[in-house]
Amino acid sequence: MVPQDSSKWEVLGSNPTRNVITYTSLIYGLCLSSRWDEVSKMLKEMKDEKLSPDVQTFSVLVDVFCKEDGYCLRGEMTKARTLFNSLMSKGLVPNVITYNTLLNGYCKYLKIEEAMHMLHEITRKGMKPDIATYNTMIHGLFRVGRCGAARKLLDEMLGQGQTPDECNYGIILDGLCNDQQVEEALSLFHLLGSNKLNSNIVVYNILIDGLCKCGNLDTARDLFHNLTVKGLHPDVQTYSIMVSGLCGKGLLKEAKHLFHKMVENGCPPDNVTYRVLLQGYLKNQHCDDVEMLLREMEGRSYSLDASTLSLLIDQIVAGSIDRSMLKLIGRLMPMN
DNA sequence: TTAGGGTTAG
Repeated sequence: MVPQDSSKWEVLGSNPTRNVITYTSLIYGLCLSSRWDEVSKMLKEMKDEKLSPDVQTFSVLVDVFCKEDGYCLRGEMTKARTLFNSLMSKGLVPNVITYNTLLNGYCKYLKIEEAMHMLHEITRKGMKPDIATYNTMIHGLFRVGRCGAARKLLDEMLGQGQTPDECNYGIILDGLCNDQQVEEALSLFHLLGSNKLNSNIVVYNILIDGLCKCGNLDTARDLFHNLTVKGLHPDVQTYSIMVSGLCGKGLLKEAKHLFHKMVENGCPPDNVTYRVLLQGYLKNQHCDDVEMLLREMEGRSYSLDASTLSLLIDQIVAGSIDRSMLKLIGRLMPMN
């Protein structure tokens, strides 16, 4: 934790532990709480004390700049890239973590060619990409629809002796599902059987969602019921996925039943579950329960998103929902 | 006692 008033740390002035490590730790903490002015102050202080930032200090800043680039500069990544280059010009050698940080920024903003370039550079510099490098890149490739390249990289990863971890497995399953290869994802899941990788709720969520989206609700339901048999507990996302899948098939009664079961099962619906059920009702012109749901949402300080709002307006225009509900809807508008 | 990473609902 960084204290609210960093001047309290002046005590370090007479402390021999004021070194690159303590500065980097502080800068990291300040970055996490977006206290940029103090970050600049720390960097200046380091300079005054003739302490040079090391690779880790730079990695923290590259990460921060990647995120800032995404928010403020439409993911151009110019600031992060410039900083990365300046690191090298200072004679510091970026390591795999530094590369991964920049690669992650590129992937996040779908600059896949640049990300690939980073991957090649890691190898060219004689370093070994780690599981994070592969996970980041494979996910990026799937996201831009280059599924063949993603699978090729997975093979390369396995060839390098890297063992797939839970996240890697999730990325592959999700990538296959999004590429209309749910059957293949399911085969892989069955192939692994009782492997530890299959005892993760996220894996189930990915597959159940993929099955619902391709219309195979029966298999989704089977997987959902098998969760409990395996001793796993559905989480709020599992329920939301199922509610959404049931609504998509017009099975509103079953969706409503599951929705109510959530509280009973110790996993109360969240904002998203409410929105999913509401959308299901609205899309199926089932408006009886809409007001009650909206009131419950208000009671929980939940809010409406743009697409649910738009469906509500449609039903008001169509006359299926009374205009008097507009006041309630207004109170459910997000505050920011 | 310094850094990165990555999977799921709307």
